[in-house]
Amino acid sequence: MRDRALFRWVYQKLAAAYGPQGWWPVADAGSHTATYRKRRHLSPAQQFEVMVGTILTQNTAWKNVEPALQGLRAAHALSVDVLGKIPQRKLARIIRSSGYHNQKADRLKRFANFLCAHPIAELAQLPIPELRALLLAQHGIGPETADSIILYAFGKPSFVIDAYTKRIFARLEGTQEQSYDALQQRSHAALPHHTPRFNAYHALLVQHAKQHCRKQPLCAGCPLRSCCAHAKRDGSVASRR
DNA sequence: CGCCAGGGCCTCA
DNA sequence: TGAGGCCATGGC
Repeated sequence: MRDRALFRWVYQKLAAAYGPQGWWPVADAGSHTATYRKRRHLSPAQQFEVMVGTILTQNTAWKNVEPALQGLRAAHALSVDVLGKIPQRKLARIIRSSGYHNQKADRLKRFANFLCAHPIAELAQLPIPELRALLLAQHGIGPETADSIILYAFGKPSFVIDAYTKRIFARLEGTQEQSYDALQQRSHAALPHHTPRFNAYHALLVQHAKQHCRKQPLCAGCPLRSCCAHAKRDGSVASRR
């Protein structure tokens, strides 16, 4: 199957199986609870919160990120200015539940300083390639975090590849996992560059990886099974799992 | 208990 | 370029 057909077929199947996901939780203004309701437009404070969340959730379950974000909110530290000035030790304590808290405290402070020099409103003017390169130049911002920031904070179409995405397509095609850049290029060539579509697609892939395409796959009832090389390779084994 | 999360950096071939 | 070690807490 050509890439264009493959990527669209996967999206259709996942959308039909899992429905709307409402991706990237953002706190409502004046509220202390993050919700998954979709938003067309984010305030600068909400954009910043999303960016902080992308760093806090690096190799970490979102469940562990929530208390860290709440702690930052309670400490009134969820702003560029405060985050830039707060002592790193103190910051690390607040975000402890998110894991790697010393590393992440360092990354957050570096990132806050970066935003001090390059305000969000200024970054928002940049074309995606320039914005992405600038983000990637920051210590602690890798490809997935950069693309998550571009897509979920800035609302610009940059397809997010994560470990789930690599695993799902490797199993589908019966190949080794592709590099981040290779898989993203295929995605960009195969799909319309539409922010809500990229947003929904990534969310669906995450959901699918949790429901079926786990490390130990649960192929029974998998919505992609009819086209999956893994399920075909050893049907008897796969069907039992 | 063990496993592993919505990664990224560094080092070493 | 790619594999391997490291960072760390908490849910299941």
